[in-house]
Amino acid sequence: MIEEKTKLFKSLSDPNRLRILKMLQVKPLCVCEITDVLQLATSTVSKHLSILKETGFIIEEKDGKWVNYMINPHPNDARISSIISTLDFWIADQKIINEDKVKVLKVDRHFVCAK
Amino acid sequence: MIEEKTKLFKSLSDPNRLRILKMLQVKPLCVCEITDVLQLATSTVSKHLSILKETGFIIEEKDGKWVNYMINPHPNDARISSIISTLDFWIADQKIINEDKVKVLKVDRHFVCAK
DNA sequence: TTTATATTTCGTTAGTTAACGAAATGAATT
DNA sequence: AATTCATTTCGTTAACTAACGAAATATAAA
Repeated sequence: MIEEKTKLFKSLSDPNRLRILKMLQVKPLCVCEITDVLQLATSTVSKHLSILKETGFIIEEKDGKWVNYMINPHPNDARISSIISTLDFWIADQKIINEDKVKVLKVDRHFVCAK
Repeated sequence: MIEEKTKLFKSLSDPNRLRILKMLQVKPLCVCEITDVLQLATSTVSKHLSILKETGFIIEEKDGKWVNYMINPHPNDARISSIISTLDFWIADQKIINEDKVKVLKVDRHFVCAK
């Protein structure tokens, strides 16, 4: 189905999902850390992550009470691998992305969660 | 703005727009020819074309009462060029695309328009 | 200049999407 | 076993999108 082909592009059609992908290129993150950077409700971030996971961009790894999300190291779909390895080409020169990266390096789940 | 970056992906998020791009790779087409293949209202096709034009995927050329749409031969945006030249990679093996191509080769504006 | 044809714009409607908070789930600590 | 904390699911709302037909616009032909 051609609708299946559009899924990948729909995944990338949301600014917050692009930001999440770029953030995860810095390091794996849990939901509350991403929530802290994007300043969105936890449920909203969780939903974005489920969409990115569904399409194959990211994977999750349970770690006790935390769920770590990370870039999928071995996507089945060559299109996903291509996008991931050339993400800078697709979303270049975005001030907000650089700001996010700085925040990601500073964020600590033990401080930002449980507020 | 990062919203600007998502525009390209939004353009590609609709099955009918992907079909139009692939059809235009066969040859330039007018609105009513595309309408005939996709079996949509003229106004709907016109809107899809304006979105693809706005993003830079296609250009239009007036020819009397017809407007010919074609793949943009010189996109400003490297991402657009990349997508256009590797369109088969992004939407491979779609039965409907092949069927569209057959129809495009047969379609003739003097027969399909003015019904 | 009237008529016919191709396309665009407008207004409307149904379906989808992203956001939120509240409630439910699951795992670790007390 | 009860509590705490991280996350997901659910229900709701507002915004967006794709579809249509009707009306407006533009060009060609009569």
